Amino acid sequence: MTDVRVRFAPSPTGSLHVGSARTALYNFLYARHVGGAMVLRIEDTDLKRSKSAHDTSIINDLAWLGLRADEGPDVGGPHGPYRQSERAHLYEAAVQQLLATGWAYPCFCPQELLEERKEQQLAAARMPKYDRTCCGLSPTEVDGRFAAGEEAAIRFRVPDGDVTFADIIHGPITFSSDVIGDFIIKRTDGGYSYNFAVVVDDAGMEITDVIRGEDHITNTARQMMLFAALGKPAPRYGHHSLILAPDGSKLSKRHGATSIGDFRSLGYLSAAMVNYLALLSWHPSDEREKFDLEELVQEFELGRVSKSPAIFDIHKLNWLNGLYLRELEPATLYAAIEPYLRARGINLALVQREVVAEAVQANLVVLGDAPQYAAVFVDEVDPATCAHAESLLEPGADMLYQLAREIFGNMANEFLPVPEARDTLKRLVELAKEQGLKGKAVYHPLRVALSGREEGPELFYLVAGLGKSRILARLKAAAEFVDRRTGPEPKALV
RNA sequence: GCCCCCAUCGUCUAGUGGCCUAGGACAUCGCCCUUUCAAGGCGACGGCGGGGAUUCGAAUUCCCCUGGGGGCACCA
Repeated sequence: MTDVRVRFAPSPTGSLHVGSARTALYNFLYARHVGGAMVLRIEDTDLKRSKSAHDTSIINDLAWLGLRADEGPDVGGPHGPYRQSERAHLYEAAVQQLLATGWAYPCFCPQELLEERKEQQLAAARMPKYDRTCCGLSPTEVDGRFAAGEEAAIRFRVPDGDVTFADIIHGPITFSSDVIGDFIIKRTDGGYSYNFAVVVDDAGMEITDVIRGEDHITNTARQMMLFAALGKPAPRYGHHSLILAPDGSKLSKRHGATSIGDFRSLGYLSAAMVNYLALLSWHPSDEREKFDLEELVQEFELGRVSKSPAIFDIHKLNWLNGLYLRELEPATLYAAIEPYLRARGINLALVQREVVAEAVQANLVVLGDAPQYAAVFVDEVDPATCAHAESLLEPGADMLYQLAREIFGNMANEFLPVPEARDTLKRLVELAKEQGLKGKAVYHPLRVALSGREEGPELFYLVAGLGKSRILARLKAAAEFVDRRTGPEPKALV
């Protein structure tokens, strides 16, 4: 056990993005690895963009990934509340403290003026920075303007000097405070700014380590100044790289799936997702690639997290997903693909389910692929009119279908268990071979007759999963097709 | 424009001055297995962005350039 406390602090502006998911994962792994705790904090300071529906979807996505926070809005804890929208009193107290200690001051500058000045600075090729117009206002002047009904925001007075911190991932990083203007901590509308709320919360929740994306790296300087002004110890910081799209740009909706929800509904398994996200910039000390959550907790170290940005490559995720998919027991696999089958109108008989699951297993990249492979077990198939009908005409096929109809006609039940299906098929093949047919002349026409396709699961799966009546019907259609084409009446001479 | 971060195969990465003729994985290609498709096995292709400096010796250290990313809000 250690006193390490980390937090994952998403703002509920949508469902969990893969980038945020990875941040959550790294926080979770880091905390668990050292026996610390993770808190979930919802940063809904911007009520306009926040929806409560989103925070439940984020909690669901985290749960799906297996990342349970030790404290949070759903599970409670001693440092709540865990939604920023419910913590206004704490922020206000901190604002009053900074005002009282001279670290903050009211600013009456109207927004339009601020923007104008910013544009001027930009035009003059300087870093935009508040010019401290209101910094030197006397108390009486301030009181006077408030009395006159003027509204003010509250700014933090940033101290001179450099701010340096030892980033856990990057090493030492230094900012000169003169690139940082006095920033707002409380808006005119009464809301509290992000950088400020975060500090009050991290302090209040006794966070020891902040693990977040590189996009926050410049916030760190401001936040550390705030900690110092508030008289609180700053946490350690670690900034991991961002996830980029294959073209090197920021990952966005136009690149396809980007949220955990997207991947989940496409049929990726959470185990694969977690494994992939971990590997995206972390690397174990050996060359293993496959890790479950527990193993990750065991092995994960921030020191082995890469500093460079990582491109999201669907291929590796696909590979991992296939790996996990192929490990599933037939019953589990069936349960996982069932919703996808149902959505495509594929309803399998109880006895078919595990057979079909097993039959399609090796072909799946994602669960959503299941219907296209399972369709052959339920679709109406007429071998005579399928695209590969010509393959039914293999020499000796008429005899083959005859043989097959006899053998399958003797099936005691509609469905045969896989081992028996395998035996029955073997018997058929042997008989056909006795009649002089080569293996290929058996398997190929038989496959087309049974499925109307030239590729698909092993034949014995077809025999087991199709059921007696479909098998017989398709064989009959195939036999009739052969008769029609090679029957007594001579082929058209054309 | 200014500030910060980053830079090894197409992609994720190993590598912390000699163990590197740069290792692994994904992708791609080939072969094998399979009388189908997959899956699986084996193999091939493929990389230290450029220039200086330090050193007996640099992928590894330093500087410059270039490239990429992030930030510069009364957004989070």
